[in-house]
Amino acid sequence: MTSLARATLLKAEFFNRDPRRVARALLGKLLVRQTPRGILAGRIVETEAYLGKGDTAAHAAAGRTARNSVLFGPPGHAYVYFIYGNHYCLNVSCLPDGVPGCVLFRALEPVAGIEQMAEARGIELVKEDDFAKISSLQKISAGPGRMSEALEITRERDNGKSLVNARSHLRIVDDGYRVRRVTVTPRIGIVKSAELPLRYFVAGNPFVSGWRS
DNA sequence: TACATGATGCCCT
DNA sequence: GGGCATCATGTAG
Repeated sequence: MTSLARATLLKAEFFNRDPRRVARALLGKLLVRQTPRGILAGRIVETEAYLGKGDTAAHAAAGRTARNSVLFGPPGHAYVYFIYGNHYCLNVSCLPDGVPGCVLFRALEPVAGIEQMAEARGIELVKEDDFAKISSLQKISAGPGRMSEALEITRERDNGKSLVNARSHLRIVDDGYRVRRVTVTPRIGIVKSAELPLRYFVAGNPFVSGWRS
């Protein structure tokens, strides 16, 4: 069992660099959520980088608007948006104040508060059979919309909040875990700038969403 | 004010 | 594998 208490909080400086480097460096870190009912946590196993000018898939590409202003703010803040009328997606802002860029969290490996996360997702956890057990765990947070639902993340509650404050109810910590190998592929579900290899995931990890090659 | 669209996931076949 | 729910946002008119 991972010791969340001894893990170190990621500082703003961690996010104050190119989103591609942040996206890769975030793999293996823990995303920690404090709720009134308890602590929820998952290991980050899949991310995507979104750049500023030149990356036409990025929300920041068309310039600053009311919706995407967090992307243009200081590093280490949550950018949450609502998509397809159903889902929330969580990103963290990168680069200094005034320069847009972010990393999208796409999948977590459940670590703590698993029962509560499964409940939030409306998933029945299987405990007996090993295969079915893994299968039910995979449904908790493999995908940005699923992950946000599991962690009870909404735009209203979380957009613009700092992730690098020790008092934050949503933060990212390093417990010393190191990933062995990272795979890089094009991003998922986009049309513009679809060829850019900006998706990063932990090679061989079963909690990654979508295609794995 | 109207309309097209989207960094998704679920359910059905 | 494909259809579709469902709505905030941005842009055009």
